[in-house]
Amino acid sequence: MRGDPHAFCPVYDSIDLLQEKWVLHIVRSLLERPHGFNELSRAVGGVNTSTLAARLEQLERLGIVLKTVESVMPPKTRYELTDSGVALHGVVDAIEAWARTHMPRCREHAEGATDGAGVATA
Amino acid sequence: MRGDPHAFCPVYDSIDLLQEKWVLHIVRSLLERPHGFNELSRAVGGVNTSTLAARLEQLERLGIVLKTVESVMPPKTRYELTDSGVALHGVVDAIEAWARTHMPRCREHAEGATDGAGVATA
DNA sequence: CCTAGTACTCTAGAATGTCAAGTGCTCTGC
DNA sequence: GCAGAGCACTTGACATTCTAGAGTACTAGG
Repeated sequence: MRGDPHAFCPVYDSIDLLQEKWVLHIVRSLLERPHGFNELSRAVGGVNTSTLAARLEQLERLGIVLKTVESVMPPKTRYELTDSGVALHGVVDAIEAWARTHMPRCREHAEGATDGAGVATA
Repeated sequence: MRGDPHAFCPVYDSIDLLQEKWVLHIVRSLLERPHGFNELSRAVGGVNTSTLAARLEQLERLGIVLKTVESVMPPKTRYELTDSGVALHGVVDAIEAWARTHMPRCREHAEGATDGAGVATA
């Protein structure tokens, strides 16, 4: 893809991966609990199904997400994180920490149900 | 752009920001030390100047990057991280930690010159 | 003068992501 | 049993985003 003299540094590659659209959102949703396809689509919010399918396939190939087909008809699939995926918790966590402290134009709103966690701030 | 019922959560917005192409690479380079424009372009590797200029302007607007024009002619500009920018160190760090442990197809190579600085192994 | 360097901007085109609809089937309600 | 909603996706046309590569205006070194 890119013939940089930079050669390969796993960190560079990881950034390239995490920087793809929706990847972090997907991981964040999946960290809470496993989801079905449409359910995940709703949880992530605003992603379209083609992109979501592509991302999930990629993440599965990379061993970050585990796809389990529970039944073909009626269709029921479960997506969950593998060990590597769960390890991304640290990254999402760091982003959350940064977001609550430094995110510009941070609009707060009462979120009682969705994210019981944080927001305790103040 | 998207009218989610998700409303606004600073974390969601932060992910949207960090997920834009090159943002994390730029921050990583800038964490090492301030750079000039072309220098940064080379450090990041593979980004084209229009995109880089656009990102830097955005990051400056968000108060993450500080742009200092040291001289107009000959041109000399310095880009460095603000407080908020430096705080992203935690995120980059988490990514580096994850990368070294879980990055699939991790190709190691002798990196003596390029990445000497890096947060290195702790 | 010529080359190399600085910081960018511009235009066309390639890559990437999106929208809306469709597929095949089952389950709920009536 | 039939309409309507749900599941997990796929497909094809379209929009947005990113890229390549040249160009601008100028200085320093040879």
